[in-house]
Amino acid sequence: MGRFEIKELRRTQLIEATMDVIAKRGFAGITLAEVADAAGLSAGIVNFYFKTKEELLVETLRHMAQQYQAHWTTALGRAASDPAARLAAMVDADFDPQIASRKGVTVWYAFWGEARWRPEYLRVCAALSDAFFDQTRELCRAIIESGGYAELDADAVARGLNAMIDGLWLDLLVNPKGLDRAEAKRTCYAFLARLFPAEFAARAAAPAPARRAANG
Amino acid sequence: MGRFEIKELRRTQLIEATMDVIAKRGFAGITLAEVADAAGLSAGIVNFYFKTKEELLVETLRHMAQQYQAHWTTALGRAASDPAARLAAMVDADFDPQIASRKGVTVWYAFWGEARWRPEYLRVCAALSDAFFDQTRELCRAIIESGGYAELDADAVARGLNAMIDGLWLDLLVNPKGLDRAEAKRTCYAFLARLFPAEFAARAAAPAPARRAANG
Amino acid sequence: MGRFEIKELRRTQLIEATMDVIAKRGFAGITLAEVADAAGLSAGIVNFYFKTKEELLVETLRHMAQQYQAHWTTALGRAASDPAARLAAMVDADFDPQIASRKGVTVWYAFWGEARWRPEYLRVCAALSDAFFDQTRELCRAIIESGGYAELDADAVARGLNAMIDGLWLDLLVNPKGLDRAEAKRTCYAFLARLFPAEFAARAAAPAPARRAANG
Amino acid sequence: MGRFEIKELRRTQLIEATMDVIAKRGFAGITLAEVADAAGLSAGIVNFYFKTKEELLVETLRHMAQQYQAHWTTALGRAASDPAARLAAMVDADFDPQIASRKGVTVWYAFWGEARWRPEYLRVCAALSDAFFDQTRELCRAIIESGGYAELDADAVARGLNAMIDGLWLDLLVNPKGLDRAEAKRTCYAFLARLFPAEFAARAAAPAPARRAANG
DNA sequence: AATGAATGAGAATTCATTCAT
DNA sequence: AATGAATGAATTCTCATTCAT
Repeated sequence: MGRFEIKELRRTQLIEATMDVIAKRGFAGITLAEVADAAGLSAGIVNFYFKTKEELLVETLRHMAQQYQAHWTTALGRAASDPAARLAAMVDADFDPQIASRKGVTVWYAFWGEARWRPEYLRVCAALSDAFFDQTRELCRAIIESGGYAELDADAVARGLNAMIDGLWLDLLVNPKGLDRAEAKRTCYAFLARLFPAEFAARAAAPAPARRAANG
Repeated sequence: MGRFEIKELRRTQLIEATMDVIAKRGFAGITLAEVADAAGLSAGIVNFYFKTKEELLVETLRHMAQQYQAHWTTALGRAASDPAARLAAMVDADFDPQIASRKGVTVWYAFWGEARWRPEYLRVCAALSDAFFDQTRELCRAIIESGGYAELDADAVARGLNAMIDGLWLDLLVNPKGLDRAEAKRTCYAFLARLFPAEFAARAAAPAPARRAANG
Repeated sequence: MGRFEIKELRRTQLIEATMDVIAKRGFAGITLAEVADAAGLSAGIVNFYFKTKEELLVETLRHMAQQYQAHWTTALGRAASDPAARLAAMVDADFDPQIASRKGVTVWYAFWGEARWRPEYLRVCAALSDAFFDQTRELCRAIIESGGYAELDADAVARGLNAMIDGLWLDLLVNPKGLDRAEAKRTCYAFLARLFPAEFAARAAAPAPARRAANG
Repeated sequence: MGRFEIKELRRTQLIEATMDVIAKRGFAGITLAEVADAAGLSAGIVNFYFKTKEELLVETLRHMAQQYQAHWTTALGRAASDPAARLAAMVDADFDPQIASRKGVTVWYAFWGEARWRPEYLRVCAALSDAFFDQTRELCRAIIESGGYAELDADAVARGLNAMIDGLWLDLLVNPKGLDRAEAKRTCYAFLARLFPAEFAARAAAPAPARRAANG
């Protein structure tokens, strides 16, 4: 294994340890010592691969953003070509256990909570949410056009959908007992079914899937 | 001024200073020294009125929760008696500049970000969001009944609305340039107008009010 | 009640509270707040009656020294006039439950432990132990003379006795389960009986008294 | 030098610095900053090697207890085999300038003064005094048996001797001018000579050695 | 005489960061 | 590349002391 590969390996190892530690201790509670420990490495190592703690955190956030975007991109790649199916795929991707796991939601909210004071976090978060917004807006636009919903404004619809998704994540965070991912998804579908009945009525009416085992 | 009043005054003074300092430095960046300084008091005072930093933070959160709830309760008190007007009043209250100010949104998200690891935060947040949910669900139920929307499920509608509101707050936080409170409100109304056209179509169509001066 | 009496009353009240607090928390753990609380008074009071914390502690030590000396003086006042009886009275006084109570021993050792660095403590302790030493030496001298123990040195005997008493107090402190006051007293009598058989054999042989209820 | 050696070295360095600082400032006056400084190390180091200040203090006490026990064990190793010589060796060891130095006595009393409130101190002190007691009692028993002192109780004799030694230490502490180690030792020998004349008369009568230079 | 709010200095502890090995 | 000892700044918390009421 070459130098570069080792370097990348270690960085990833540390980034993943960072997510674990945030999930375990909270954003305010992370220490580099614990990150190193979680990665099975020694104390001084973090400052070797990341100049500062802050850099490690930013890279962790970037890593999560990439994962998130890759996840929905992959989902779109597998989806049928009609815009409604693609929009549904994006909603599904967002509430996929890999992404909206307890840990995932937790860590995302940890970063959002701090984003206001760390311009770089804000940039990463904004870029990601813009990308998601652009993608969903485009699909909404396509549905509006093809479905004859001229009275709807793609921008407003997409904004509403995006907000609802984020707010449902907060629900998952704050009321872990009260709401599960399946229900969250149904809430989105119900919303879409009201806007685009022809395209989403069937999806919204789909029987609730058997409850999955909790993830994360 | 009696002893009791002084004590209450100081506590409030410190709680407000805490909100200011969180807004200024972020949750991870608060120090008791800066809180005391912001309150114009001396360093040791915080531990005199609040046993620990954590207690100060919890009390600050409780204070915010009370303010928030009082705010919408007042709004309901002023609202007309028909459920749609009351629901609109709750949405308006939520995006009122006093509540959804830059500072307010910031501080709320700071607490949400940490809530996962601080059971007491979680309890306070959950109680508040439950209260809001119950109130809005009851109004949705009334609209559904009186408006003949039997096909709608009050629970799901309320859940969607609540999530959308929370998600719009995140938008206000992350995209301060991209979205203002008026637009956020319009997004909610558009959603409600799709669900309850008779009750909300007019409200959603209302011309955007002249842009208010930014608050917070 | 005149000013002076109130002043004296409060001082005594605070001194006694101080002993209680030392007994409860240890020397290193006393705070003026807790002393005031134990005295049923308010926080600022101690610095009103005693300029500094240190002054309170010195006065407490002086108070204990006076009590201690008064106690054995009273005992001597009640004792028969022969020197052996008087010496026995001093030993008895020293292990009287009023003096060598758990609390008493504890607090005395607390002061001894700190004495090295507080010249005033050292002076008070030295004065007290000198007085006890002088008194016991004089009695030893009288016994030696009247009993025909010319080969004994009053100084050495008294020094040994004094040391033994202090060391037995340490035993009471360190091994509260292992030794009680009665046994400590018997140890002293056994020592004296070896030195002054005629005077102390009977006393040393006295049946152990029924075990008293623990005090302090 | 290996890692382990460095660690041990530092711990010892800090423990010795702690004894110095206690001797200099008193138990109530130690600060970790001063300990670190006395050890020639930086402020944070103490909490690196000892989790808390309390742990440092306990380890210091344990260290002293080990030294003390090692000292008398060595002395016994060098002593002749008859019990009286061995008992004399223990007394000598106890008043050896290495042990009963000004600093040594001071620090021991500092710990005894606090022992009542720190269960671990009490345990260490009790274990040590038990070991000394057991050892001396066994020797007394042997002397009683071989010397025909059937009327004596080894337990009581040993208890008396132990107490006397501890009390003489207090004398050394409180009356540094009044008593030196040689005199303290003679006081013990005088006591033993009364109990075991055949074995100790000569030792007690030995001319006082020329006064040594003060140590510690 | 008494209260108790307020001050501010000081201490333990934590931890990011550095650096010799 | 990796380790982990060492540093030292920063932070919370404690408390003696002061002082207005």
